[in-house]
Amino acid sequence: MADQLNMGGLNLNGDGPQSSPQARSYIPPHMRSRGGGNAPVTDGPPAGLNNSNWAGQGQQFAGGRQGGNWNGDAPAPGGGYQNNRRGGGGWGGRGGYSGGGGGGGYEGHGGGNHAARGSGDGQWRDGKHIPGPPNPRVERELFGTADDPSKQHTGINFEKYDDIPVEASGRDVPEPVHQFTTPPLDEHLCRNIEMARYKVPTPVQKYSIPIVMGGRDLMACAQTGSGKTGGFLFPILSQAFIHGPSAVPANAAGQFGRQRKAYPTSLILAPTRELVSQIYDEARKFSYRSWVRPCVVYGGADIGSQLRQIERGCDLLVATPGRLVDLIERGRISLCNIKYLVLDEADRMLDMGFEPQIRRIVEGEDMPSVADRQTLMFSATFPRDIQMLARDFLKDYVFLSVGRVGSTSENITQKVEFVEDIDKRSVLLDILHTHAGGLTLIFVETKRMADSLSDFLINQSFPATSIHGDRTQRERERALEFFRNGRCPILVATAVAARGLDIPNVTHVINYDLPTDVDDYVHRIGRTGRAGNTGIATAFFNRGNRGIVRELIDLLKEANQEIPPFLEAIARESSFGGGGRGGRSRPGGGRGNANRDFRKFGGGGFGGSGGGGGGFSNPQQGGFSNYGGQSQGGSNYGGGGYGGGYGNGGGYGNPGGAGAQSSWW
DNA sequence: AAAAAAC
Repeated sequence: MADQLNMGGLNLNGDGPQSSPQARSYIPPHMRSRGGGNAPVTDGPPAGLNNSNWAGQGQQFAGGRQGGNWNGDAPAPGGGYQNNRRGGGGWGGRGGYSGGGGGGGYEGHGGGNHAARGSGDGQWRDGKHIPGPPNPRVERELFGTADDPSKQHTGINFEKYDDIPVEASGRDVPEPVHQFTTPPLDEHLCRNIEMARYKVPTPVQKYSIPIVMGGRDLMACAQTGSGKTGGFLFPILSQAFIHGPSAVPANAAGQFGRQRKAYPTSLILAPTRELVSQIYDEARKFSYRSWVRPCVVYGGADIGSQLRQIERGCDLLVATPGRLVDLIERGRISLCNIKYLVLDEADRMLDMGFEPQIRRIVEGEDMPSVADRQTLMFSATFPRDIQMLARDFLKDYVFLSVGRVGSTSENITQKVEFVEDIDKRSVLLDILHTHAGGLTLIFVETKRMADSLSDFLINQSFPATSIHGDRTQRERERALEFFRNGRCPILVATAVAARGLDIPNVTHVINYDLPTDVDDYVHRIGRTGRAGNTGIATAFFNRGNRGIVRELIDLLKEANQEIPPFLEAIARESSFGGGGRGGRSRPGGGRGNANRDFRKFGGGGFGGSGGGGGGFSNPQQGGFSNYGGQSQGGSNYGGGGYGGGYGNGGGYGNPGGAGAQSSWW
C-alpha cells in the first residue's frame, strides 16, 4: 500500500511538510521551455498546495489525482462512488487515495484535480459537470496575454473564411451551423472557445460540428489552417461535457496495484510529434476547467513521464501511432472505451508508412468496432489508399470537401523565381535583407541542407534555427518555440514542418528547395497567410524542379497568381522530351479526385494508382494532363486497379505498368 | 530520393 501511495514519485501525503511543489517537479517534454517565466509545470504537487480554493475539501484530491477513467470497476459513471469520496470525505483527510489502490480500485471519473496541469480540473458529479476553479496562471499559459501573440491568433479575419467553399455529400447531411451557440455547444465549452478568442466557426467547423454532434462519421478533405482541429475538438468535447465520462467496461476491472491502465474515450492520431503536441495544446485550452483530462504521447520523449501523465487520468489522448502501439503493448492503454477516433492528416500518416500501426490500433486491438464508435478522418487529399481506409474505418460517413485555404483564397502572394542551385544562398540573403519583420520559414529538402543553411545564416548574423528529424526532440521543440516567440524569426525546416503546424505570424515562406510533390508545396505555403492574414511565398525554381512545373502552373492559375514566362517555357520543354513525369506523383488518384466523394463520383477513386493493366498510356506519358492519367487508371476499378494495386503494387512509382519506366528519378 | 516515426 505504501508503495501505491508513492506511485510515480508523487507525494500523495499531501498534508506533509515535505511536499514542496518544487521538490519533485517534473516538466513533461511537450511543456518544456515553454511559457517564458511561468512557473514550471509540475505533475505532482499535492493538490492542496495548488488549489487552495478547494482546500476546504482537501480530500478531493484523491479522486482527482487519477481522475481519468482507468481501472474502475465502478459500473456507474459519475455515480455515487465519486460522490462519496468527494463530498463525504469518508476517504479521509489524507486524501483517500483509493482509486487504483489495492483496495479501492473503483474509479470512475473523480474529476480531476489536475491542479498542476491546469486543464480539466473540473469534475463530473451527480450526473452534472462541475467546472473547476479558474486559475489565472494557467489561463495565461493556455490562452496567452494581450502582449504575447505567440499563444493567440491575432488579427484573424474570420469573415474571410466564408470565402472558403465547402461541399458536403452523403446521406442526410445535417445543416451547417453558423454560430457556436446555435444549436448550442456545451456552455462550458463555449466559455473556453471565447477565452481562446474564437468568434465564429470556420467553414469546416460549421459543418463538422452538427455532423459529429449528430453521431455521424466524417471524412473531411481539409488542411489544418481551415480550423479542423476545432472542427473535431469542439463537438467531441461538447458531447463529453454534456454526457460525462463513460464507465470502464466490467471486463476491464480487477486490475490491481501498479499496473494501471488508461481507458481514454477519445483518441486522436496524427503523424508528427509537433502536430500531436499542437493538437494537445488546443485540447488543453478547450478542456480547461472541465472534467476531461487531455494527454499526449509521442516518441523521442521520456516514456516514463508519459506513463505517469496518463496514469493520472487520460480521457482524451493525442498520440503518434508508434508510441501509442508501444504503450498498448505495455498494457498501459486500452482502447476498449473509445467513443471518438480521429485520424488527422491521414494521407500523411500513410505516406509515412504508418498504415500497419494504424490498422493495428484500429482493427487489431480492443478498439470498439466501426459501429460502436464514431470515426473522423481528416486528410488533405483523398487518394485511393485513404479511400480504402475510409471504407474500412468509417460507416455511412458524411464527406466534406473544404477548399484550399492557402492557394485559392489569394491570401498568399506566390512568387516563383528562377534560381540555379549555386545562386540560392545569395538570393536568399537578398530576400532576407529586404524582408524585415514577421517570421520567415525556409523549406529545404534534406536534413543536411537544413543544417548547413541554418549554419550559414547564423554565420551571416541572421537569427536562424532549424528543425528536422535528426535533431533531438528537445532541439526540435526549442527551435519551434524560438521561432514562435520571435527569438529566431528565421526557421530552416525539412518536411517535418511542412504540414499541419499552426504558427501565427509567418509572413514569408521560402521554398529554397521545391518539393517533388505539389501537394507538399501547397502545405508548405499554407504555413503563411493563415486564418485570413496575408503572406508571401517565394519559390526557387530551376530545371531540377521541372517535375512539378505543370502542376505548379495549374496551381498558380487557380490562385490567380502571376505566372513567370520561364515557367511556361520550361513546361513546354518538359512536355516533349521528358515523358512519363506526369502520372507518378499521385498514385492514389491525386487531385483528380482529391476532393471528391468517390462514392458519388464513381470508381475513379478506387482505381487510383491501379494503372496496373491499362495504365501505360500516352496521356500520362506526355505529362499534358496528370488528371487524364489518373482518371485513366482510376476507371480501372475492376481490373488491376483495386486488386493489384493495393498496397504498393499496381503502379506506385510506376504508373505506366510494370517495368515500363525506369526509375522516375 | 528524402523525410518522418518506437525502443
